Amino acid sequence: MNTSEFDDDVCENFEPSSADTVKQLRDRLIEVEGLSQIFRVLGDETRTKLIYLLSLRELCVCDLAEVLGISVPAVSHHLRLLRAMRLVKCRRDGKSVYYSLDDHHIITLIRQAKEHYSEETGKSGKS
Amino acid sequence: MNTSEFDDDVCENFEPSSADTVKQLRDRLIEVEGLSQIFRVLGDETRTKLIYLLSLRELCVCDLAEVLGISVPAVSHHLRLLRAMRLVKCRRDGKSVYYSLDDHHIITLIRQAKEHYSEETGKSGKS
DNA sequence: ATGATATTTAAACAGTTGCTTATATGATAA
DNA sequence: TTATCATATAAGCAACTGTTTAAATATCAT
Repeated sequence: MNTSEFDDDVCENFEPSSADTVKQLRDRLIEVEGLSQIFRVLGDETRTKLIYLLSLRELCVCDLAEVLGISVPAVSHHLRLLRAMRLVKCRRDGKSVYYSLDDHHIITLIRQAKEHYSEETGKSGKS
Repeated sequence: MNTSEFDDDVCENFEPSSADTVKQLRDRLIEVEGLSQIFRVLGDETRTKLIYLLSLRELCVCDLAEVLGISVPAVSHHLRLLRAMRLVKCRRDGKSVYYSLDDHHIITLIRQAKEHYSEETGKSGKS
């Protein structure tokens, strides 16, 4: 692999090795394959808050709805997704269903993002 | 209008202090406010791959399109977003524009997610 | 200048998402 | 049983997203 410089493009001025380079890069892509699924979960503000709340304490559905200020079905909808992804677990206690965090890696991820990006990206007005 | 103890409250299994508790939890929520914006970027498979590729090496637009197997405008579209978020930077060299990673925190985030979730969430068959 | 190549922008489109309202299910208490 | 509360599911919808095609802009070679 003679990729010492960047001039092995696919564009017009390409080298014979570019096909290989493309293939190599494509192969590397499998390393992040399917990874965005977990990010997509956190890509929704409501779900991030939901997960964060459940990392603080166990809460039932209507409490979550109350805190988040959205309808109970909306919360239930998100919880179903999070449950399907094994991120939260639930237990029934009488009429209420209490949810709690089942996967604590996700909080590590949130904390990590918080360290580097908290508030700044959301506030600096750039679209 | 408030015939009960608290009409702005939650299910009845909640203690009388629930109003405070709700407020407390709401206050904690500001800690993750706006955080999902960064996750939303990574929530798209193409963008995650784009970022990952640029973390490996500098690449021009048509190379990226070639490796990813999508149209050049699609790549350009994503790059504009990533540029606006200061995640990538670009330099012009002749006719080509070469992009590279500008924010390396994002790779830490990807690596973190990779450690805990790589492939498993996408593969494990769950309803 | 003209032509070719690389990138960007614009427009249009299909597909997805997250919400609400309405309804159904589950559980408790009378 | 019936009544009520908590949750789940279904249906509908407005908004958003990622893509492609087409047109515009930029740079270099002739």
